[in-house]
Amino acid sequence: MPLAKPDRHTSSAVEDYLERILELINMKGYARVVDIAQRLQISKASVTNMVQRLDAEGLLKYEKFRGLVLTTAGEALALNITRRHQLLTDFLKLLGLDDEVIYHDVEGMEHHISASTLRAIETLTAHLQRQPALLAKVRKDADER
Amino acid sequence: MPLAKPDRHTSSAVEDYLERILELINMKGYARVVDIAQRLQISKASVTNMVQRLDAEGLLKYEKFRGLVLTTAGEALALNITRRHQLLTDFLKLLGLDDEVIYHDVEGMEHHISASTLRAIETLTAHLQRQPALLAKVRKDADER
DNA sequence: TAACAAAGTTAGCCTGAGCTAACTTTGTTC
DNA sequence: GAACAAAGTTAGCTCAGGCTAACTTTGTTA
Repeated sequence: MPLAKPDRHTSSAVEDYLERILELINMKGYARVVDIAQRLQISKASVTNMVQRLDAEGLLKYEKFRGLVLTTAGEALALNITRRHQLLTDFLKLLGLDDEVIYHDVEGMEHHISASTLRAIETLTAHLQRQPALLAKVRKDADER
Repeated sequence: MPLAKPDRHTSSAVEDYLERILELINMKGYARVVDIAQRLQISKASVTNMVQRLDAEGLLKYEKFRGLVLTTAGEALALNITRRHQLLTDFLKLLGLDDEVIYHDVEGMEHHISASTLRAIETLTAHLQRQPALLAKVRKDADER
């Protein structure tokens, strides 16, 4: 019998929760329901619900009223998402886009990007960083239209 | 009093429907419920529902059992989405990604990309097309890892 | 033109992910 | 240690967007 259930399906909502939870843990050492709710701009009740579900799915360990910690699986997922977020942000930053636009677009796109596309964008970003003249032209052209 | 209701909110689902409808109209001159359902891989019942909603929202004109046509607003939206789709596809193609991966990722990302990000990517794509040596390196590096 | 298949519709249901209102638990402070 | 505020939970709701099953309409063809 397998140890964990298969079906790693992981909706955008789940990814958003894990991303914020990891962010909070990195910032303050722990993630409270009220802070998660505030960061995601949703109600505490919704967070409680989801956190219970994530516990049931084995992505975090949660004790009522006492708090939560990510499991190894949950942390791995959260790190993955965070990496996607960072890579996409770096790429769009290179193109000279506005910080708010970047945040908004990355938040939307990050859940829909495959490993190979991410890898390609990462590579492209690295190469572009060594091509400041080309980048300057791209930024200028994009700005002017 | 305004002529049309404001709130152009337009979910991903709505965008997907419009995109397929326009595609069908371009291919065969009309869009039948059964074909929309098949393209979106959902049931005919769901399509009938949504088509009624899109009519109510003024994005298409629909007569029971008789068919549908896009309104000017609906067509404008559909063209916009199609353009996003094409631009993203062109960009990812440049990076040497697999067609199926491209289709999947574009289908997910296209609903979450702002006008300015799209513009930047369009510009970048145009410039990269004139840099085959750089592109070759990117493709090779991305492939090798 | 009768009848059958294909297309379309309706009714009623489900699930994910949010919400509010009311309640309970925890922690702080006098 | 009582009492109050802040945090967390529960119950029950909503809405989007799917689904199936059963029905109706349309079109084709013997």
